[in-house]
Amino acid sequence: MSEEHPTTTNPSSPDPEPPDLAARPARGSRPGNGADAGPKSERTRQRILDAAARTFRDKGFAGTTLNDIAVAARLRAGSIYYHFDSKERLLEEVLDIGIARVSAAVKRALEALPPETSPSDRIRTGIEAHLRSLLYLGEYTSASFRIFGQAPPDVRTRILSRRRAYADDWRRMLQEARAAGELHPERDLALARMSLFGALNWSVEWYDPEKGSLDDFVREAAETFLHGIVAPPNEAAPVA
Amino acid sequence: MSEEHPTTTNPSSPDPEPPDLAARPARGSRPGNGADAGPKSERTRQRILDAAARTFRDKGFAGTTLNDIAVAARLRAGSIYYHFDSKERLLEEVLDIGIARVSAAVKRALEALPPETSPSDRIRTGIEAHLRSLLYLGEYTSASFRIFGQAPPDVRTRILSRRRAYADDWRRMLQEARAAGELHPERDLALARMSLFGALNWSVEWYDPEKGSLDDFVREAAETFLHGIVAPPNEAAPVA
DNA sequence: GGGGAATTCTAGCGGGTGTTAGAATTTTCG
DNA sequence: CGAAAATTCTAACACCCGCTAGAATTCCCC
Repeated sequence: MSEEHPTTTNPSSPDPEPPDLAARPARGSRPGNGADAGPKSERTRQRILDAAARTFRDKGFAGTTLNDIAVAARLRAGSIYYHFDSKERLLEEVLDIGIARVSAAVKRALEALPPETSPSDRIRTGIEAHLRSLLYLGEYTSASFRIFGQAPPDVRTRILSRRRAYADDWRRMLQEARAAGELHPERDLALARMSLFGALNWSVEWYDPEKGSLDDFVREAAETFLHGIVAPPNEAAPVA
Repeated sequence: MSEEHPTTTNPSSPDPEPPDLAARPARGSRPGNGADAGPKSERTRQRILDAAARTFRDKGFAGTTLNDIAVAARLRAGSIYYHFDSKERLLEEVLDIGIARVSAAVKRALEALPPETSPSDRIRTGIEAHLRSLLYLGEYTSASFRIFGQAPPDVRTRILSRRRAYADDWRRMLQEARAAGELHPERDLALARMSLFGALNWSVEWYDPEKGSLDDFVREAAETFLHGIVAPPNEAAPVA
């Protein structure tokens, strides 16, 4: 008993899935001939990853059972080990894919801007892309930020380089804005960056897509970070 | 073996401990005469709570073993049950104390202000008090924010009223500032409040007390939230 | 359709979990 | 001091965990 969860027949994974990233390490223990695995195995592998991302995000790493993941992926817990070496490795890949996706999404958004875009407008675009990646079907990204702090130390260190690279992108954006004289000169940029991350990633916990369009939300979030909440002192009276 | 952890003889709990709050539920299963328990039991109870707060904060709820807590509190796992009914109840009390402490700290800081203080300055003071409570010996508070999302549903709902009350305090502060015309008129206050919480509580994960004074930190954090990072358009050139 | 590889399942191992009963110890206080 | 109450420890329970070996099944392709 207690098997056969209905789960309303999950519609698999409607994730966009950037094709180039999320480099698969091509497990060695496959009894393969030379060629890579067929596409059948690949799909269940994805199902497991999707289930893991969702479950890890919802229940945390230690709070998630391999059986939880197996149920969500519609197979038995033992079968997971055909595709992944351990629970830790599964986590590691989820975290990795998560950052790879935000990172790529932000980079893509920035490259789509006209080259004369001002640094602060680039920051605005980055914020919006980050949020979209987090809130719109972004199970991997949200998982990545939510449970990174719960990951075992060795997993954390193995993921760290990618995370640092993403952090560097933001560091650079902020420094360029400051160099262009667009930022308040005595702002602490490290604090600002971390505050931004905190504010954005926390939105996963409370954002409700039914209470307003995502477009409005990301716009407003960027505005709040860039200009704060206080009204400018000497400006025309509020409209209306 | 594996007992007798040295642990460098923890100096117990140097926490400030607001005396009135953190209402103890006075476990019923004590074989007592009418009177309440002696102070001896009370001190080990505190030791367990302190150990639980620290351990929960560091390793998460599911990741924490009752034995972890017992070791940190210098007793055996079974003994915890003399003071607490279950691991969940222990978590519940830690979470509860955590919010009670920030809430009280912020309230105290606001009441110490001169009555003519402007609403936005009150917000500034609230931010600083919240941060201090979080970062300065605030094991309960930091635990409360870090692991609330990992708590079992029934624990969460039981804690929710206190959390909502604290959120309401902030809602009120922001609304008063807006009513006084001090805020940018079209800012979404709910979004602003949640962003603030996200930014502040995330600081637990990265703030390093060795890289600068806490006073400077909290001041700068408040400034960043109130005014954003972008320099005002038409103002005198930066000093220097 | 049949044969061999690829994939999944079954069943279980060793270990650690929260929890409990009752014995052993410490504290308290007449 | 000594007895009763309060506190802690010991030992075990039932259960679930991550993980594995090998049997059972499914898939792919000629």
